[in-house]
Amino acid sequence: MHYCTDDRALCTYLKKVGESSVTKTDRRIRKSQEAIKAAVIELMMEKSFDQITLQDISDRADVSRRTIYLHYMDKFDLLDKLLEEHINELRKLCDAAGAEAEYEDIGLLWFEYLERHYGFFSALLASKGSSFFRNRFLTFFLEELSKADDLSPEESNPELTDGENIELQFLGAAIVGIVEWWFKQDKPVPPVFMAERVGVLLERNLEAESPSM
Amino acid sequence: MHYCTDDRALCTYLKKVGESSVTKTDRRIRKSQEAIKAAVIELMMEKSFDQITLQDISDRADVSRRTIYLHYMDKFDLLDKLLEEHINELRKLCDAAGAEAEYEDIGLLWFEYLERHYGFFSALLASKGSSFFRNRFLTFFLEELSKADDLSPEESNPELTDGENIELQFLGAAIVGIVEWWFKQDKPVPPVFMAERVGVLLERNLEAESPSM
DNA sequence: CCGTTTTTGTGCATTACTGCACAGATGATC
DNA sequence: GATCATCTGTGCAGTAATGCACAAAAACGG
Repeated sequence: MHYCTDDRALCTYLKKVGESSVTKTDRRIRKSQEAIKAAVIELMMEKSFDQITLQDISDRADVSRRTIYLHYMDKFDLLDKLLEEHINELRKLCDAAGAEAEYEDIGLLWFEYLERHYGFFSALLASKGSSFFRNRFLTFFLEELSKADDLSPEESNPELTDGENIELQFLGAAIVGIVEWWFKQDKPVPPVFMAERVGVLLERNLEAESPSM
Repeated sequence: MHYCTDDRALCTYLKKVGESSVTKTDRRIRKSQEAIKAAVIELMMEKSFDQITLQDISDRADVSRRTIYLHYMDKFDLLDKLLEEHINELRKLCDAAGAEAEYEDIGLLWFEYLERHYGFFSALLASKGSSFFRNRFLTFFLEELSKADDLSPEESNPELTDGENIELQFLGAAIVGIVEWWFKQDKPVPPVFMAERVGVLLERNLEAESPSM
């Protein structure tokens, strides 16, 4: 050990310079959030989301209950952000598959992902706020459909006709419904089977000439 | 969400009350220290302790380098505390075995523990400060020997005769040496074998009438 | 329905951690 | 042995996390 007694303190004079592009988040924030999220997911494997208390989460995450409120409005906000993250993950997966992927391939990605996070998603659909979450899924599937489908192949859907809109909503609801069924039945068939059948169904409905055209 | 706008702030008036017996350590301290220690142990599996830098540790532990200095004087202090913890662990194990345990049983505890933390201990003995660590081990074994042996069965060694002291040092050095040999040879025999042989040797030397008596 | 526990959302003072700068030490390479 | 890179130990200002208290709300149990 040596003794450093000089007293220079001019290190904060450009404090605002690096604020330009990537303000790296404080590692404390990252760690807290990760711990909290991991705790929630763990707990959701064990009991329904509705009966998870914030105290449970803070205990499991080894984080002060107060800390949770620093990052999330309440339990639902937390769950919401968690779901949003999953949706993003799913979107990234789909994007990575590329535009030339078959419906079956995309579907396989969906079902495999859902299976991988079975505990989380099934707890979601069993919770009181399930309708909210179902809606969020619907939104996602609608996005994906209108992004990759043949309803608007020339331009990224600048404007949908009523007919196209109906088709989209129809298929979106169908997908959400079939996912829900799959979960409720405790995954009676493997993802690859689901993907194949749903792929066929989507293809039949989307490859066909749009009736409104 | 509800809105709580009242302004009571009289919660710190007995701030010094709970200081009596168990001042629970801040969870941040515990977490930082655990992360740091785990990181060191991980790194010691990968490279010699001498070429582990504090930056390595802070990266692996996901903790600011500055934080490490809040808890430890320097790298050696850190290693020292880590070793101390292992020694305590070992001591607890021995105590739990009870006074009626055979040398072979105690020895088995030693060798099993050493094997379980092979990476850590062998890295220790390969490091530059190995002589320091060897000495620390010697101290521990001497303690254990004079605690459980037959040199002073009536009272917890109030005073050792020269002859007893020689025996103690002799056997302590022997144990440290044999452990070192075991590590250097990459554990050619299992702990149970080591324990049996060392047990026999200790018994032969300790059960016999002390020559100085 | 009412009393009792539990849980929630918040205020606040205090503490631990962080990131960065920097000088001096150490060490490698030419 | 000079140059350059890396590592160490420290100061400091700013920020996140903590623990506790407490009131209001919700859940529970008779």
